[in-house]
Amino acid sequence: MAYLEPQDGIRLARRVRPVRPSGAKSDETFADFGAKTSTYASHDVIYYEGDPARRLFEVASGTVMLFKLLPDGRRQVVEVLRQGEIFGLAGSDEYDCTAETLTEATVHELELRLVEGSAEVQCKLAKCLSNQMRILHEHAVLLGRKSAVERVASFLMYLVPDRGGLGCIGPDDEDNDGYDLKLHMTRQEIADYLGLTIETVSRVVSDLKRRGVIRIDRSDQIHLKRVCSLCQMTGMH
Amino acid sequence: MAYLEPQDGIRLARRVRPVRPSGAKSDETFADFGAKTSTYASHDVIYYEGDPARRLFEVASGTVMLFKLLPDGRRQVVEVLRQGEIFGLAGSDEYDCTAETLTEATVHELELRLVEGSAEVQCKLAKCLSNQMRILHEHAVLLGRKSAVERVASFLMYLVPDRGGLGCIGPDDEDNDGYDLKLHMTRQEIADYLGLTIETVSRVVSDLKRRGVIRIDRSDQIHLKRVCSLCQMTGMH
DNA sequence: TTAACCGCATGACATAGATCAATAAATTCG
DNA sequence: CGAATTTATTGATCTATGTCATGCGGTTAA
Repeated sequence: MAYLEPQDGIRLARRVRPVRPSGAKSDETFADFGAKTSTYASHDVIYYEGDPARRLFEVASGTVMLFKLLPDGRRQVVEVLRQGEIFGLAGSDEYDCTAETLTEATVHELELRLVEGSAEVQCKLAKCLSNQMRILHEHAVLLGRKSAVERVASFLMYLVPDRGGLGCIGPDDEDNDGYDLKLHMTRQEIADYLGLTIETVSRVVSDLKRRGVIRIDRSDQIHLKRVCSLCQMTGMH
Repeated sequence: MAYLEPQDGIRLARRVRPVRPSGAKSDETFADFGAKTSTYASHDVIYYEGDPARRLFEVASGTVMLFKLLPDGRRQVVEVLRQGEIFGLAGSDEYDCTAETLTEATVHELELRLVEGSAEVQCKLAKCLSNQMRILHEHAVLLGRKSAVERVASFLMYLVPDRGGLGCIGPDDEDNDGYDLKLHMTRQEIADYLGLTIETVSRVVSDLKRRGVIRIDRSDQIHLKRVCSLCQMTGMH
């Protein structure tokens, strides 16, 4: 899981800081390349799978998910994107996923024809995409090989900055290894992201609560009481 | 499974046109940018997960897989790469996967510092990566939501050119809808790619044979007797 | 030829997680 | 506020797939 060390010239991503899973945030945004900025309400659809791909997007604030549907309605959320991450490119002339906001969100939207011309944009693109690719690889392991508990634990750890990777810093304070987080996703959305059913997600969360690893303040607001314990449950240790 | 119905306001995706999985093959290869070319035997490791990332690779011939291991030995093959596809970028200074050949293979290897400088390379990169991203999205659906039969059927269809998308051209000849293919992967590798066990893969393959959809000429050489039938079993129709 | 090995197939059984069903807890609305 | 609606939890089952164990058919080596 490979953290990014600023040393050793990472060529492609010149200044990829030790950012957490949210991807390489370079200093420029698409706004600097002439993108327009739009605001969406929570659970607005930005585009549908199959729509003609005309624009490239960058999350400026909020959270966006990409998902695909099978004809019988089964859904898989394939990416959950936060500030600095890009979407809308599928190496095709149609979008390969539906993009929907999870929260209120602002998004930079750049016409694709502007992308082709700009080396700077291409560069930022390659940087972001390779980051997102790493996350997709990790997610494939989760979907293909992890148990329900491991999936939920991994998901929660993913929301804790600077923890969980190999370069994990460990608890700041040995006896107080807590962290508060907001999910921004319903149980159904989490289930569709983790390749589980809503019931299984609910049961695992209840179980973590029973075991004293987390506390549930509201259904979308969870306090991790022992981050290290949770981390041990991700299957990665 | 809490399916989404189209009237939920979620339009069922329109069909993506018949782009093939193999990715955008632009005309240039890395060889044109000063890459050296190496040859590997079958099942050679090109690099290990965690190795310092110094080079970017492009498959010139043969097949390469990328996989990740969990500490207890569970393995997930995350990509299977063929001619024109690239690997070795993880938005990090370490490789995020192990790269191993599935067949004899030749590979163009480009020093990462050369990548940084070249707008042309960046451009090719962005193009390839977005293609591979689309494939990873599709694979997430497979891993997260498909049954064993659907996974194996999807895997086999993936090896048939110009078939399986909704822009599928259909059989050339109504009464002779066959196709011969070579797997280049053991049952175990297929299992690790599809997130199944070797036994399940084996059983599904036997079952397809029993149902007359395929014929097994050698364990790694399969004749699809009815491509359309197989396609119906992918979960995508 | 026989033995050892490897990848694959198959049967018997176990189980994690899905499915179905019935509340309960939040949230929205009149 | 209380009713209506949505979202989450929990329990009782079912089942697809995993696990374990055995054997087969090629291939290599002696």
